[in-house]
Amino acid sequence: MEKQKRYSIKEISALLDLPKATIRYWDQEGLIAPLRNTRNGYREFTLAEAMDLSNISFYRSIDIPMKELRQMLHSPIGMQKDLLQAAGGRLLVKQQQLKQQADRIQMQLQALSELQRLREHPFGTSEPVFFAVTSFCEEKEAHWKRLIEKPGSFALVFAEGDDFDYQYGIGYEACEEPPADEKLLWRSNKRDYVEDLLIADNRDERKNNLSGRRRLLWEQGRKSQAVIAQYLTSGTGERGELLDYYRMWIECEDVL
Amino acid sequence: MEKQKRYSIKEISALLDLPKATIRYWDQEGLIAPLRNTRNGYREFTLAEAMDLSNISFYRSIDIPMKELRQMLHSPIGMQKDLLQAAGGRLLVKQQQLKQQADRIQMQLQALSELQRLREHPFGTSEPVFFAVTSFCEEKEAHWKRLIEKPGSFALVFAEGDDFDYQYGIGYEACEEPPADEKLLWRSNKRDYVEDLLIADNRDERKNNLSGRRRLLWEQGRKSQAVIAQYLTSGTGERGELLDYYRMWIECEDVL
DNA sequence: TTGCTCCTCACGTCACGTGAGGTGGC
DNA sequence: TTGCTCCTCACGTCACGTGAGGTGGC
Repeated sequence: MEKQKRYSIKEISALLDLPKATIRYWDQEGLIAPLRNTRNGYREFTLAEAMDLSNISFYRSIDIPMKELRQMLHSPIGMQKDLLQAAGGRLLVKQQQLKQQADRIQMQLQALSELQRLREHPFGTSEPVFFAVTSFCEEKEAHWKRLIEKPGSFALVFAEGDDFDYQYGIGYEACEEPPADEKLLWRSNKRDYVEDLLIADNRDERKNNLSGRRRLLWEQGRKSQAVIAQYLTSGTGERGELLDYYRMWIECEDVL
Repeated sequence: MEKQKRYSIKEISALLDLPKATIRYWDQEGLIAPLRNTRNGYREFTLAEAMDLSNISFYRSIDIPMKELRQMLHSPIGMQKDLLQAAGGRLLVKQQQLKQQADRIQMQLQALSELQRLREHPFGTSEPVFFAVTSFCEEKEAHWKRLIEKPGSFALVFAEGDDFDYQYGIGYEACEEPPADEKLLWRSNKRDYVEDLLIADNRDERKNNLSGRRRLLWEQGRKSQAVIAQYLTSGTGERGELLDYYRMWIECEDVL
């Protein structure tokens, strides 16, 4: 006959990689009820109870709340099936989310690289990432959704003359045609573009570094015109103000 | 010049799909600091602040704790990169876990189906899923790991004569050869097997339905011998006791 | 006696959620 | 005045984690 080996909470904790406090909590909440040593009240676990703990640990890892778990453990088989299938469905959703989150992390990292690159190499030449920019419309759910899913589609468009005369826009890349009903702010053309870093106050984009950059270009003999900017990220400035960073393309003409 | 449209907390909550209480909490904890209407103290959000909220929501969704988030938001760019890369690593780990969890859910569902099938169709004939069973050794980390990852590899082996004389085992399937240093309890042979449901008390496997089942077989003219059982699941019986369910294979000989 | 493990109980923590009581503008 | 939104503040919740103070066996 097999001796029924009993395990202490320390052994169980090590073998199943579960904090002792967690095991005690599950006991207190009625998920388990291990036998006690009658002399000192120590919990004594059998192998089967260790398996139960492992099961509970699994169920908790897939976020089945303790309430449901307690119900499940105290009701006949059958309910388990529904809970498991529901949990399986949730896992699928999570898998989708994880994929999207991973994509977005890549996007954010990409934006940070751009920021760094523009800092180190201002006034380069490149084509705008946008193929067209339409006016941001706060009533349009689709615009908000786009901003949330892909912050890099947020654009600012500055007119030629006035650095205060700018508009919020939604950028579309070469592969996508902007919806026909949206007001076009800008469309790619054959101008020369100088790229640079636009830094604007988060509270008020009118406070930005654009006119300074325009002046520098002017001193290099280049007349700047319209500007489109792609949102990169936000961060804190030296005096603690929140700043928004954009990658901007400045339409330029050489002045002879 | 663009009018700086301000959004109420209700609008923001709806547009970004964030509970108002959460937004207020983030404000209280210093993640955001929207301007206030001086008359009534209402929060007023700009579009840029909405983007910030969306960013924070994203960071929280990938479980960056609020403490780090607050630091990040109040420190210059660059720290973001590290946090994002770390978060990316965590996502990869989570992806692995999700995969394993999905597999395990399938295993559990499979076990529940077996349980139901055996209930409805007892005394069928089938080959044991195990190719070999070795003695469970509580000192072996590998055994515990196997139990945790795959509860279905937990086995009971009953000797021919005595239903109290059983041993805990680790089952190996046809594709895997058990490690040479483990004590073999059972190996597949050419006997006839009758499959059935073994129900045992979670606290003491000696309290089980085996002798009753053996008797039924005997009345059908079949002499039962050794028994191997595969753990399926645990559940609560009619009187509230915890029961373990096993799929068992009974070695049989026809008695003429 | 010392060191170790275990116990209970109370309190802390994290990120919110809930609800009471009150204000402001149409 | 009514209805609506907003505010703050206090308390609740969920699943633990932490630490104090005490016991039991070698």
